[in-house]
Amino acid sequence: MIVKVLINTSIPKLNKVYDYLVPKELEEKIEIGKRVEVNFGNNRKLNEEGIIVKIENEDYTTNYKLKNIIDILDDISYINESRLKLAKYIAHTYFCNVYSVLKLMLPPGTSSKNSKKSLDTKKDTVISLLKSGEDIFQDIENDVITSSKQIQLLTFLVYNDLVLLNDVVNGLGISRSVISNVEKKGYIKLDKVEKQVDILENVKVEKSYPKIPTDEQKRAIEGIGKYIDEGIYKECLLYGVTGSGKTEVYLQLIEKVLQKRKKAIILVPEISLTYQTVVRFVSRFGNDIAVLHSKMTISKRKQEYKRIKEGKVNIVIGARSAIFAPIENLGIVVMDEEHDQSYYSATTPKYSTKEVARYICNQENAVLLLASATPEVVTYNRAVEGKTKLYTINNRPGRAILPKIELVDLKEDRLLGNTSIFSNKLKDEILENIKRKEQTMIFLNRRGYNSYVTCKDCGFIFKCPNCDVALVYHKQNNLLICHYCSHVEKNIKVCHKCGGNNITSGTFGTQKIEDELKNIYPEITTLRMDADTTIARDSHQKILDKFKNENINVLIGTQMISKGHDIPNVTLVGILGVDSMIAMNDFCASERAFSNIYQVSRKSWKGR
DNA sequence: AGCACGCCGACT
DNA sequence: GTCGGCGTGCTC
Repeated sequence: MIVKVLINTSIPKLNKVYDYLVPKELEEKIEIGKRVEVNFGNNRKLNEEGIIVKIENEDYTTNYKLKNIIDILDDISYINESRLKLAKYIAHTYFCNVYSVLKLMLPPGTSSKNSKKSLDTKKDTVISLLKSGEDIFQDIENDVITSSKQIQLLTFLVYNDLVLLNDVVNGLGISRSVISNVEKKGYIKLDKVEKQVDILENVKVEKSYPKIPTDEQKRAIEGIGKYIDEGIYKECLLYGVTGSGKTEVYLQLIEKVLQKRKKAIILVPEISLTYQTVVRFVSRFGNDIAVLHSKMTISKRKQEYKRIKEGKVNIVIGARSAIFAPIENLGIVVMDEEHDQSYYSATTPKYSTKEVARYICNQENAVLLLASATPEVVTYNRAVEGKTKLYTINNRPGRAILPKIELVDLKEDRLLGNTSIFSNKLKDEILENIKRKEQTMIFLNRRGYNSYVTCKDCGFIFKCPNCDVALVYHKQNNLLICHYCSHVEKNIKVCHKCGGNNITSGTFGTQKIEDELKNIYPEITTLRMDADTTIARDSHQKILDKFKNENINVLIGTQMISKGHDIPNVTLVGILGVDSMIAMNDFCASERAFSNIYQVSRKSWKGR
């Protein structure tokens, strides 16, 4: 028996198919998509991993002396011929090798060289508190604990459960020695646990039932439902404002798909941020769902892959890589928040989840449902051109008027001598809001901020003359460089436009904003939500809950404050650094800026 | 990549 | 003769 094997190697030239002989005793286990161990190369001792891509019907002789397959590494095959075709398509469109795409379709942690390593690291150390939060704050107050690092650690632990040692060391920058000191003092204990973060395990999920749809929802459900009935490939865009009940539409459509004995994939931007959505699906469909996300353990994900492959679940929900789940008989793929950037993979293979989903749906004759309040311009244009069927939901049930948006020009404030990050207008409004006991959110776009250079006097942003994107400041050689065309400018000290010398490449993070806000209003209560404060699982939700329940005046955060549940008492949203969002070194910057501003502004209930 | 092979100059 | 440096070609 002869099989064709694709070799796993980083050398593109060798990334092709080779013939191998199958020894009699392995013949039974041969199946397309299984990984095999083979010897490859002239007199090479090291064996390589490969994937069987074709089984030859008849033996034949070649000019080559065929080698034998050494071993078969998988019991189950996760890759069939249509998956191979998909992998070829992706490799071709996104310029990467086929094997790296196939790896996405295999259960995680299956790469041969790392598999042994990953087994060793499957234990995690969890830090848990031995004393109550009140006791600890008491001790901090009474100077029992004085070291700032120790205070930082303990406060973090009070507000977060299930904190991993690695996260504290890497994320908070607290060293092992600080932790062991606190451990010696008897505040905390360290436990080795199986790496296991099942985000749904600690959630009490109540069964929920379909709601009666509004007219607009009904139109979408019936319209898209027709394509499901017909079992044809169709791309649909569900364009509905925030809170208009898009999720209910998918839930009912999925029900329809299940009735047809077909299956569904639901893609969400980042599970840890869209946890609410996941819970809604679980509450409607129970354990018919497999959840896939990066914070799960490898073994847990392998289990889920197996369940999916064996057809034990009908719904897969997960972040972008879930599109590669080994699901068969697909009826619908839903992309929630389709404009979200995390649908573009940043590492090789770099793929657009939407394009992949389109290909898969086409292959499987399934419906592709894209949903967003701020769809990508490209997606919307497809709807205009008729390539995508558009369904709109305009009214948000039980919601007050949309917020009023006001644009403040900081240049004018500068002339009045206001050098702060906050405009006078925003400062006043925050104060008004505190007086009214209403809450405020401050949104800051930090991505790409440190690299962009601007004139503080006139707001001029240094841009590339060829590409019209913001130039990136390189500290090492003091140059401004365009990351698109490599145009270079010396880091100029004088503004091109107004001749002023007040040029900054100023960074301001959420921390600095919090400090400045406390300078202006010392009695204010604030909370911060960004990558530093949300390392622990579920901490997004915890911060939002705290903000809501304790009626904190101001919540400061990056993109992530725009996700999650709404808080009715928020009546003011401040968006800082809008021009940096537009000037980012990305040709989609203005589109992204709009989408961000829109999403964040909808967090304000009745106010501005 | 990693290895063999072969050509060619330098040197015992 | 023969050792080794380097360019070239191959991997089922």
